[in-house]
Amino acid sequence: MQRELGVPFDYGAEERLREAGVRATKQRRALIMFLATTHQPQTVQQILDGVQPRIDQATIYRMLQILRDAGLVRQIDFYRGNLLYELSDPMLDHHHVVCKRCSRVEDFVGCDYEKIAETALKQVRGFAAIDSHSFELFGVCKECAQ
Amino acid sequence: MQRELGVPFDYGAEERLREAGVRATKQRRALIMFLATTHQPQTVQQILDGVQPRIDQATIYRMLQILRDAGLVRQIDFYRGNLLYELSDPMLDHHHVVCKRCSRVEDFVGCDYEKIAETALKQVRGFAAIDSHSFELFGVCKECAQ
DNA sequence: GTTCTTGCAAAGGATTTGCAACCCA
DNA sequence: TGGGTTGCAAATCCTTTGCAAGAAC
Repeated sequence: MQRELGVPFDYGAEERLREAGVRATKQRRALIMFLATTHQPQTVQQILDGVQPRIDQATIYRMLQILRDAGLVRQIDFYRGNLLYELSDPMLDHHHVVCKRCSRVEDFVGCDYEKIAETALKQVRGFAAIDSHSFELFGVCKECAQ
Repeated sequence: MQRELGVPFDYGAEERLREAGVRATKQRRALIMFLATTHQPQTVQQILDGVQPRIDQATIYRMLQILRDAGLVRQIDFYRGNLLYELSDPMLDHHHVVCKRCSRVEDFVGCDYEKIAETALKQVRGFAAIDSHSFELFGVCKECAQ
């Protein structure tokens, strides 16, 4: 992959935005670049503190809403009070393992939820279809376990 | 099951509280009775509106925290902005199917998450153990599907 | 040029906290 | 009785909204 001198690498932000059919503003590119460089899902506060250049909080909330609807960003929740956001990866639908002590997150793939959904559909009387799911694992990371 | 005349059936609230090692106050018994009679997980607002006699909101938040720590109440989240609370059933670890349109909830059992947790543990480098999980299914109920 | 987006400031909600009175063990 | 709990009121925190200025297409 090549990049022109003086042009900051933007992690395909512009392209992602165009493909999703939303305007590629400076702020949106900055947000996507930020989320692409952090390797942990981020809170709104972390985004606020970390994005360069600074973006207004109202804008961040509005962007997250729009980019979520557009399928570019995924919202996750570890029951810690704050929602987290990460870039969604359409190729690989991953889930998370969360350390209950330090909140460190690692990803994993291979939640074969269709089987469970099938089981569930047989049990519940009132449902026509199931089309999405959330699944998170909680435990203790090696560092915290010492 | 028998109940004495004049003594309102309390759904074992007193006993549950004692077993969990927390004080059995009037408010806590009322909360447990309320959650035992509703068959859908409740928001704080619903609890506030529904509990008899009335309980202060600060007290409700404090109780939910304490009863959660004590293992009597479970907090769940369907990404709709508000957390929900239900009595936890130590015998039967169930999960939920949620209608994305009307928010109706049904329970199901048989998420055999151990297998997935095992898969996950092999993939993630930094985790020592996994001991809990969250799992929710989202779909459309029959009524809303018509 | 028109429409969508942003920043600012203020509003709105949800949740938490300090403290005195109260209740359970 | 004594420490845990509650109710009230106020504070705090998170999120949303109105609107005028600015940026994208």
